[in-house]
Amino acid sequence: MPENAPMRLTTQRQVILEELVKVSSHPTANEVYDMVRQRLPRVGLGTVYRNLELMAETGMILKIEVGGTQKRFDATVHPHYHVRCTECGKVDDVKMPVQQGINEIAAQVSHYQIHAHHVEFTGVCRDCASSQQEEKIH
Amino acid sequence: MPENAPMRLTTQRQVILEELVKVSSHPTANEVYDMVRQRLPRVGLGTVYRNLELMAETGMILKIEVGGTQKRFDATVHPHYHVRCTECGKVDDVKMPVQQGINEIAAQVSHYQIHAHHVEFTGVCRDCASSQQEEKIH
DNA sequence: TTATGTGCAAAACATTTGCAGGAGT
DNA sequence: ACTCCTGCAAATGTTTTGCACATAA
Repeated sequence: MPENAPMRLTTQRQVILEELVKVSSHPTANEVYDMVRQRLPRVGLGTVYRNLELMAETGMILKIEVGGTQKRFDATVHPHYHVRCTECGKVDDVKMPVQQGINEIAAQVSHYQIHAHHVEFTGVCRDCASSQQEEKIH
Repeated sequence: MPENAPMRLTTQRQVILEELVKVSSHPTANEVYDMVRQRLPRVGLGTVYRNLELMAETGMILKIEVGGTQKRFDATVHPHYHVRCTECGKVDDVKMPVQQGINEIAAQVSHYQIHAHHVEFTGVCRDCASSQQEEKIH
Protein backbone atom coordinates (compact mmCIF):
# COMPACT_ATOMS: atom_id res chain seq x y z
CA MET A 1 0.00 0.00 0.00
CA PRO A 2 2.27 2.80 -1.25
CA GLU A 3 0.00 5.63 0.00
CA ASN A 4 0.09 7.19 -3.47
CA ALA A 5 -2.66 8.46 -5.75
CA PRO A 6 -2.99 12.25 -5.82
CA MET A 7 -6.42 13.62 -5.02
CA ARG A 8 -8.45 14.04 -8.19
CA LEU A 9 -9.58 17.53 -9.08
CA THR A 10 -13.34 17.16 -9.29
CA THR A 11 -15.87 19.93 -9.73
CA GLN A 12 -17.32 19.15 -6.30
CA ARG A 13 -13.95 19.60 -4.61
CA GLN A 14 -13.25 22.85 -6.38
CA VAL A 15 -16.60 24.30 -5.43
CA ILE A 16 -16.38 23.16 -1.80
CA LEU A 17 -13.00 24.84 -1.44
CA GLU A 18 -14.07 28.00 -3.27
CA GLU A 19 -17.13 28.41 -1.09
CA LEU A 20 -15.15 27.82 2.07
CA VAL A 21 -12.57 30.43 1.08
CA LYS A 22 -15.34 32.96 0.44
CA VAL A 23 -16.61 33.09 4.00
CA SER A 24 -14.95 34.22 7.19
CA SER A 25 -17.41 32.32 9.36
CA HIS A 26 -16.61 28.78 10.35
CA PRO A 27 -19.37 26.83 8.67
CA THR A 28 -20.54 23.39 9.73
CA ALA A 29 -20.60 20.58 7.17
CA ASN A 30 -24.28 21.19 6.63
CA GLU A 31 -23.75 24.90 6.04
CA VAL A 32 -21.06 24.09 3.47
CA TYR A 33 -23.52 21.69 1.88
CA ASP A 34 -26.08 24.47 1.58
CA MET A 35 -23.54 26.83 0.00
CA VAL A 36 -22.31 24.23 -2.46
CA ARG A 37 -25.84 23.15 -3.35
CA GLN A 38 -26.61 26.60 -4.72
CA ARG A 39 -24.04 25.97 -7.43
CA LEU A 40 -24.32 22.17 -7.70
CA PRO A 41 -27.91 21.30 -6.85
CA ARG A 42 -27.38 17.55 -7.19
CA VAL A 43 -24.40 17.34 -4.84
CA GLY A 44 -24.72 14.75 -2.08
CA LEU A 45 -24.29 15.48 1.59
CA GLY A 46 -22.00 12.47 1.84
CA THR A 47 -19.72 13.95 -0.78
CA VAL A 48 -19.40 17.16 1.20
CA TYR A 49 -18.59 15.25 4.38
CA ARG A 50 -16.12 12.96 2.62
CA ASN A 51 -14.29 15.83 0.98
CA LEU A 52 -14.17 18.14 3.97
CA GLU A 53 -12.66 15.28 5.94
CA LEU A 54 -10.19 14.50 3.15
CA MET A 55 -9.15 18.10 2.68
CA ALA A 56 -8.65 18.47 6.41
CA GLU A 57 -6.41 15.38 6.44
CA THR A 58 -4.22 16.74 3.67
CA GLY A 59 -4.04 20.12 5.38
CA MET A 60 -5.83 22.09 2.67
CA ILE A 61 -8.39 23.24 5.21
CA LEU A 62 -8.75 23.22 8.98
CA LYS A 63 -11.23 21.07 10.85
CA ILE A 64 -12.27 22.79 14.08
CA GLU A 65 -13.52 20.37 16.69
CA VAL A 66 -14.62 22.58 19.51
CA GLY A 67 -17.64 23.00 21.69
CA GLY A 68 -21.08 22.57 20.28
CA THR A 69 -22.47 19.55 18.52
CA GLN A 70 -21.08 19.98 15.02
CA LYS A 71 -17.62 20.13 13.57
CA ARG A 72 -16.71 23.32 11.77
CA PHE A 73 -14.38 24.02 8.87
CA ASP A 74 -12.06 26.87 8.06
CA ALA A 75 -10.07 27.73 4.95
CA THR A 76 -7.50 29.59 7.08
CA VAL A 77 -4.93 26.93 7.78
CA HIS A 78 -2.26 28.77 9.74
CA PRO A 79 -2.54 28.23 13.50
CA HIS A 80 -4.92 30.60 15.23
CA TYR A 81 -7.35 30.61 18.12
CA HIS A 82 -11.13 30.72 18.27
CA VAL A 83 -13.84 32.19 20.43
CA ARG A 84 -17.29 30.67 20.65
CA CYS A 85 -20.41 32.43 21.83
CA THR A 86 -22.13 30.24 24.40
CA GLU A 87 -25.45 31.89 23.56
CA CYS A 88 -25.70 31.59 19.77
CA GLY A 89 -22.87 29.16 18.99
CA LYS A 90 -21.09 31.50 16.59
CA VAL A 91 -17.34 30.97 16.21
CA ASP A 92 -14.88 33.80 15.43
CA ASP A 93 -11.14 33.99 15.01
CA VAL A 94 -9.10 35.56 17.79
CA LYS A 95 -6.29 37.57 16.27
CA MET A 96 -3.65 37.13 18.94
CA PRO A 97 -0.23 35.50 18.75
CA VAL A 98 -0.15 31.79 19.48
CA GLN A 99 1.45 30.79 22.78
CA GLN A 100 5.07 29.83 22.26
CA GLY A 101 6.66 26.84 23.91
CA ILE A 102 3.58 25.36 25.54
CA ASN A 103 3.64 22.27 23.32
CA GLU A 104 7.05 21.43 24.74
CA ILE A 105 5.85 21.90 28.31
CA ALA A 106 2.82 19.72 27.64
CA ALA A 107 5.01 17.03 26.06
CA GLN A 108 7.21 16.94 29.17
CA VAL A 109 4.40 16.66 31.69
CA SER A 110 2.07 14.42 29.69
CA HIS A 111 4.44 11.97 28.00
CA TYR A 112 2.50 12.37 24.77
CA GLN A 113 4.10 13.22 21.46
CA ILE A 114 2.48 16.62 21.08
CA HIS A 115 1.64 17.71 17.54
CA ALA A 116 -0.39 20.83 18.14
CA HIS A 117 -2.57 22.74 20.52
CA HIS A 118 -5.74 24.65 20.10
CA VAL A 119 -7.23 27.35 22.31
CA GLU A 120 -10.93 27.99 22.46
CA PHE A 121 -12.22 30.97 24.36
CA THR A 122 -15.84 30.96 25.42
CA GLY A 123 -17.98 33.95 26.16
CA VAL A 124 -20.78 36.11 24.84
CA CYS A 125 -20.60 37.94 21.53
CA ARG A 126 -21.64 41.56 21.07
CA ASP A 127 -25.02 40.75 19.57
CA CYS A 128 -25.99 38.33 22.33
CA ALA A 129 -24.67 40.68 25.01
CA SER A 130 -26.98 43.44 23.84
CA SER A 131 -29.99 41.11 23.62
CA GLN A 132 -29.32 40.07 27.20
CA GLN A 133 -29.26 43.72 28.21
CA GLU A 134 -32.72 44.18 26.72
CA GLU A 135 -34.04 41.16 28.60
CA LYS A 136 -33.00 42.66 31.91
CA ILE A 137 -34.95 45.82 31.18
CA HIS A 138 -37.89 43.79 29.80
CA MET B 1 -39.51 32.72 36.29
CA PRO B 2 -37.51 33.19 39.51
CA GLU B 3 -34.88 30.59 38.61
CA ASN B 4 -35.33 28.93 41.98
CA ALA B 5 -35.84 25.32 43.02
CA PRO B 6 -32.73 23.63 44.38
CA MET B 7 -31.70 20.46 42.61
CA ARG B 8 -33.22 17.44 44.32
CA LEU B 9 -30.84 14.90 45.76
CA THR B 10 -31.88 11.71 44.02
CA THR B 11 -30.15 8.36 44.19
CA GLN B 12 -29.35 8.60 40.47
CA ARG B 13 -27.60 11.93 40.92
CA GLN B 14 -25.60 10.73 43.87
CA VAL B 15 -24.43 7.64 42.03
CA ILE B 16 -23.56 9.54 38.84
CA LEU B 17 -21.42 11.96 40.80
CA GLU B 18 -19.79 9.24 42.91
CA GLU B 19 -18.86 7.20 39.85
CA LEU B 20 -17.48 10.25 38.09
CA VAL B 21 -15.32 11.17 41.08
CA LYS B 22 -13.92 7.63 41.17
CA VAL B 23 -12.26 7.74 37.77
CA SER B 24 -9.44 9.87 36.47
CA SER B 25 -10.38 9.22 32.86
CA HIS B 26 -12.79 11.57 31.16
CA PRO B 27 -15.73 9.33 30.43
CA THR B 28 -18.33 9.95 27.77
CA ALA B 29 -22.01 10.02 28.72
CA ASN B 30 -22.34 6.44 27.60
CA GLU B 31 -19.37 5.33 29.70
CA VAL B 32 -20.91 7.03 32.73
CA TYR B 33 -24.16 5.23 31.92
CA ASP B 34 -22.33 1.89 31.96
CA MET B 35 -20.69 2.66 35.30
CA VAL B 36 -23.94 3.81 36.89
CA ARG B 37 -25.86 0.85 35.50
CA GLN B 38 -23.74 -1.57 37.49
CA ARG B 39 -25.20 -0.08 40.64
CA LEU B 40 -28.62 0.98 39.33
CA PRO B 41 -29.51 -1.51 36.60
CA ARG B 42 -32.79 0.21 35.70
CA VAL B 43 -31.34 3.68 35.23
CA GLY B 44 -32.24 5.33 31.93
CA LEU B 45 -29.71 6.72 29.49
CA GLY B 46 -31.79 9.89 29.29
CA THR B 47 -31.45 10.38 33.02
CA VAL B 48 -27.68 10.20 32.78
CA TYR B 49 -27.61 12.72 29.93
CA ARG B 50 -30.03 15.06 31.69
CA ASN B 51 -28.11 15.01 34.93
CA LEU B 52 -24.64 15.32 33.47
CA GLU B 53 -25.85 18.37 31.59
CA LEU B 54 -27.50 19.81 34.69
CA MET B 55 -24.50 19.21 36.90
CA ALA B 56 -22.25 20.83 34.33
CA GLU B 57 -24.50 23.89 34.24
CA THR B 58 -24.37 24.31 38.00
CA GLY B 59 -20.61 23.84 38.01
CA MET B 60 -20.56 20.61 40.01
CA ILE B 61 -18.73 18.87 37.18
CA LEU B 62 -16.93 19.91 34.02
CA LYS B 63 -18.23 19.23 30.52
CA ILE B 64 -15.35 18.84 28.11
CA GLU B 65 -16.33 19.60 24.55
CA VAL B 66 -13.24 18.91 22.56
CA GLY B 67 -12.30 16.93 19.50
CA GLY B 68 -13.83 13.58 18.83
CA THR B 69 -17.50 12.80 18.44
CA GLN B 70 -18.67 12.62 22.04
CA LYS B 71 -18.73 15.02 24.93
CA ARG B 72 -16.76 13.99 27.99
CA PHE B 73 -17.22 14.73 31.66
CA ASP B 74 -14.82 15.38 34.48
CA ALA B 75 -15.31 15.67 38.25
CA THR B 76 -12.26 17.93 38.48
CA VAL B 77 -13.76 21.38 38.19
CA HIS B 78 -10.77 23.67 38.64
CA PRO B 79 -9.40 24.97 35.30
CA HIS B 80 -6.91 22.65 33.65
CA TYR B 81 -5.87 21.60 30.18
CA HIS B 82 -6.31 18.39 28.26
CA VAL B 83 -4.44 16.30 25.75
CA ARG B 84 -6.19 13.98 23.33
CA CYS B 85 -4.61 11.09 21.50
CA THR B 86 -5.48 11.35 17.82
CA GLU B 87 -5.03 7.58 17.46
CA CYS B 88 -7.19 6.12 20.23
CA GLY B 89 -9.20 9.15 21.35
CA LYS B 90 -8.09 8.95 24.99
CA VAL B 91 -8.12 12.23 26.93
CA ASP B 92 -5.71 13.00 29.79
CA ASP B 93 -5.14 15.99 32.02
CA VAL B 94 -2.09 18.14 31.39
CA LYS B 95 -0.67 19.24 34.71
CA MET B 96 0.71 22.63 33.71
CA PRO B 97 -0.19 26.09 34.96
CA VAL B 98 -3.00 27.82 33.07
CA GLN B 99 -1.94 30.75 30.89
CA GLN B 100 -2.44 34.00 32.75
CA GLY B 101 -3.91 37.07 31.15
CA ILE B 102 -4.88 35.60 27.82
CA ASN B 103 -8.60 35.99 28.48
CA GLU B 104 -8.05 39.73 28.74
CA ILE B 105 -6.09 39.82 25.49
CA ALA B 106 -8.79 37.80 23.75
CA ALA B 107 -11.50 40.10 25.10
CA GLN B 108 -9.69 43.13 23.68
CA VAL B 109 -9.15 41.77 20.21
CA SER B 110 -12.43 39.87 19.83
CA HIS B 111 -14.98 42.20 21.44
CA TYR B 112 -16.54 39.22 23.20
CA GLN B 113 -17.18 39.07 26.92
CA ILE B 114 -14.71 36.28 27.66
CA HIS B 115 -15.67 33.88 30.43
CA ALA B 116 -13.03 31.19 30.08
CA HIS B 117 -10.59 29.49 27.81
CA HIS B 118 -9.68 25.91 27.27
CA VAL B 119 -6.55 24.43 25.75
CA GLU B 120 -6.54 21.08 24.05
CA PHE B 121 -3.28 19.54 22.99
CA THR B 122 -3.35 16.85 20.36
CA GLY B 123 -0.78 14.17 19.81
CA VAL B 124 -0.03 10.50 20.27
CA CYS B 125 -0.06 8.77 23.64
CA ARG B 126 2.64 6.36 24.79
CA ASP B 127 0.65 3.22 24.05
CA CYS B 128 -0.22 4.30 20.52
CA ALA B 129 3.32 5.52 19.89
CA SER B 130 4.74 2.09 20.69
CA SER B 131 2.15 0.30 18.54
CA GLN B 132 3.12 2.54 15.66
CA GLN B 133 6.74 1.60 16.22
CA GLU B 134 5.84 -2.08 15.89
CA GLU B 135 4.00 -1.42 12.66
CA LYS B 136 7.08 0.10 11.09
CA ILE B 137 9.10 -3.01 11.88
CA HIS B 138 6.23 -5.31 10.80
C1' DT C 1 -49.12 17.17 48.50
C1' DT C 2 -46.95 18.69 44.53
C1' DA C 3 -43.31 20.14 41.69
C1' DT C 4 -39.45 17.70 39.99
C1' DG C 5 -37.25 13.68 38.44
C1' DT C 6 -37.20 9.00 36.30
C1' DG C 7 -37.65 5.06 32.96
C1' DC C 8 -38.87 3.95 28.65
C1' DA C 9 -39.25 4.54 23.91
C1' DA C 10 -39.43 7.34 20.05
C1' DA C 11 -37.58 11.28 17.72
C1' DA C 12 -34.13 14.35 16.26
C1' DC C 13 -29.62 15.27 14.71
C1' DA C 14 -24.94 14.58 12.90
C1' DT C 15 -22.11 11.63 10.48
C1' DT C 16 -20.72 7.46 7.96
C1' DT C 17 -21.13 3.89 4.60
C1' DG C 18 -22.51 0.48 0.65
C1' DC C 19 -23.25 0.37 -3.86
C1' DA C 20 -24.26 1.12 -8.81
C1' DG C 21 -23.25 4.30 -12.07
C1' DG C 22 -20.15 8.51 -13.57
C1' DA C 23 -16.01 11.10 -14.43
C1' DG C 24 -10.93 12.42 -14.11
C1' DT C 25 -6.37 11.01 -15.59
C1' DA D 1 -9.47 1.57 -19.60
C1' DC D 2 -9.06 1.83 -14.89
C1' DT D 3 -9.38 3.82 -10.84
C1' DC D 4 -11.30 6.94 -7.98
C1' DC D 5 -15.37 9.66 -6.97
C1' DT D 6 -20.29 10.81 -6.69
C1' DG D 7 -25.31 10.63 -5.68
C1' DC D 8 -28.51 8.32 -3.31
C1' DA D 9 -30.32 6.09 0.49
C1' DA D 10 -29.91 3.40 4.29
C1' DA D 11 -27.36 2.60 8.52
C1' DT D 12 -25.01 4.15 12.62
C1' DG D 13 -24.03 6.73 16.60
C1' DT D 14 -25.08 10.40 19.86
C1' DT D 15 -28.14 13.30 22.23
C1' DT D 16 -32.78 15.05 23.19
C1' DT D 17 -37.59 14.72 24.28
C1' DG D 18 -42.65 13.35 25.44
C1' DC D 19 -45.17 11.18 28.64
C1' DA D 20 -47.10 8.40 32.46
C1' DC D 21 -45.54 7.09 36.81
C1' DA D 22 -42.49 7.63 40.97
C1' DT D 23 -40.39 10.23 44.65
C1' DA D 24 -37.89 13.96 47.39
C1' DA D 25 -39.00 17.85 49.98
